[in-house]
Amino acid sequence: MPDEQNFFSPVQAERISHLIEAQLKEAIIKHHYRAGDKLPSERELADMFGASRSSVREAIRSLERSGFVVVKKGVQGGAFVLQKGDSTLMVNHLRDMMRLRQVSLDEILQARLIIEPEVAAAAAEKATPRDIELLEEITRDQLRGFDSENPVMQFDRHPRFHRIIAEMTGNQVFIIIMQILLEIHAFRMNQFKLDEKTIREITHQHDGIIEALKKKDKALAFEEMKKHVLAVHQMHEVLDAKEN
Amino acid sequence: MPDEQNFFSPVQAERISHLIEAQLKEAIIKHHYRAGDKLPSERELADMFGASRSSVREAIRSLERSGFVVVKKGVQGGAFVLQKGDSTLMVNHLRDMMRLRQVSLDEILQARLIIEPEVAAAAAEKATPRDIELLEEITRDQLRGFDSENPVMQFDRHPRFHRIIAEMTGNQVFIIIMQILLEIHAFRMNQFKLDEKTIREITHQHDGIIEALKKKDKALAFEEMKKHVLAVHQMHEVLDAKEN
DNA sequence: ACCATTAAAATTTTTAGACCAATATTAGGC
DNA sequence: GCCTAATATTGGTCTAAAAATTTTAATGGT
Repeated sequence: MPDEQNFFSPVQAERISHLIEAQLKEAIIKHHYRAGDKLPSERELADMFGASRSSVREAIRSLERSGFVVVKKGVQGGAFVLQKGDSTLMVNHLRDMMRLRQVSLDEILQARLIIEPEVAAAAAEKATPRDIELLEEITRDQLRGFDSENPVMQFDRHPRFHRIIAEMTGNQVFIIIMQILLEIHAFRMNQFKLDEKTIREITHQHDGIIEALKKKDKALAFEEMKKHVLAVHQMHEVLDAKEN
Repeated sequence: MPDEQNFFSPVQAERISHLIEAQLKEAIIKHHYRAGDKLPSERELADMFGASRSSVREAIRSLERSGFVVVKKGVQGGAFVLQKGDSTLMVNHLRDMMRLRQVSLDEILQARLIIEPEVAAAAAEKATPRDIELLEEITRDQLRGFDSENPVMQFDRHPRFHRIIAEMTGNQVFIIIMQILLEIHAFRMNQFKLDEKTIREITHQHDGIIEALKKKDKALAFEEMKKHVLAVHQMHEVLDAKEN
């Protein structure tokens, strides 16, 4: 019996939870469920798949961690389909992986320096008055935060400003990439103690960016954003020097 | 008893598996485990955390899906720590989320067009003879693939070429972003039937990129890569037109 | 001494069943 | 009509055990 390999292919026992997860995920991606639809309960699914509740649970848990469903407890609870998905959990995991790999601020800022000016330029094309309003409000809130008596989490709204600009482009790829970059950056940033004067200066640069977006001036938006990211970069270099 | 809210903070029953996962993940990130180290067995961990095996299992499974450990079965099996993590699983989930959100080829290529030329320029600075050799080998293999009698998965090695250029930069952020972009792109690409002539032309553009990298000419690498991505973009526009 | 086969052991994987906790609905009482 | 308590549903956790898998050890024949 020569060449058995040609007749047989390896039977590879994939985990049951993986098989279930794959089927559920495809059903969601193919829109067999609508926004907010509830998957059958764990017990029902176990019957449908002919598997145990544990295996079904594991599959659902994975979908939850990947941001395809949210799980609620109690009567009328269950796994609810998020039609557009929720990327925050995955972004958090990616951030932790970057922590594991000990990426430097330099690496993060090198990436932001390349990507964000282009994102700002793309956003300038599509800016709506509502967007501008939002950006102005955030910057105003940020600056007002300094005046309050308890300026905790001072730089809290900064990532939000940049995220909204990414969302303005309407490009899902930009949105997810910027979400990742901002999350990683925010974490590394928390390790430094920034002084108020520096933060205030940097926040004021937002005005220039907003102005460019309002005028739908792509080139100017590009330049203003580049200047802004560069300033953040230089601020960190100063801090790094202090640490050593 | 006024203002109870100031004295008490809500006790929020977080899932036990989350708490275990967080502790294990921190231990890995803080390098309390070395590369290839084995976590204690499920039963041991259950004892250590004072929880059930189910909860420990869920935590480990989560770490596995986030790429922090690999789990092996059998004697001498267990959860083994990956010191640098494995991003492929997470990238796959992100790809599926992009599928769910139905991102267009346009969005993907707009991002690649901005990022990849800069990546190529950064790679030019750091190119080693070994890198160049690898890139040449891949391109050679790709072209040879067309001549063989069974040219299945013709475009298989193309993403690899681009991934290696990202790795040449040494910038972890570029590496992960390019991994995501290439994975999403590869999936959307499989939906089209490309003719050999087009693929051959596009693959031959790799030569120009390699040449630029070899000369460590940043500007040229930038331009060659931009030309290349643009060509891919135009190829898709032609295909899109055909489809309609 | 060497090699192949077999048995044993450690570990994850899956299953089953029970009980707990949370929550929306429902029924009852005022 | 409103509040309250009971109830049913669903996910969350735990325990126990059987099944599968893989390495290691033992066995035995040559």
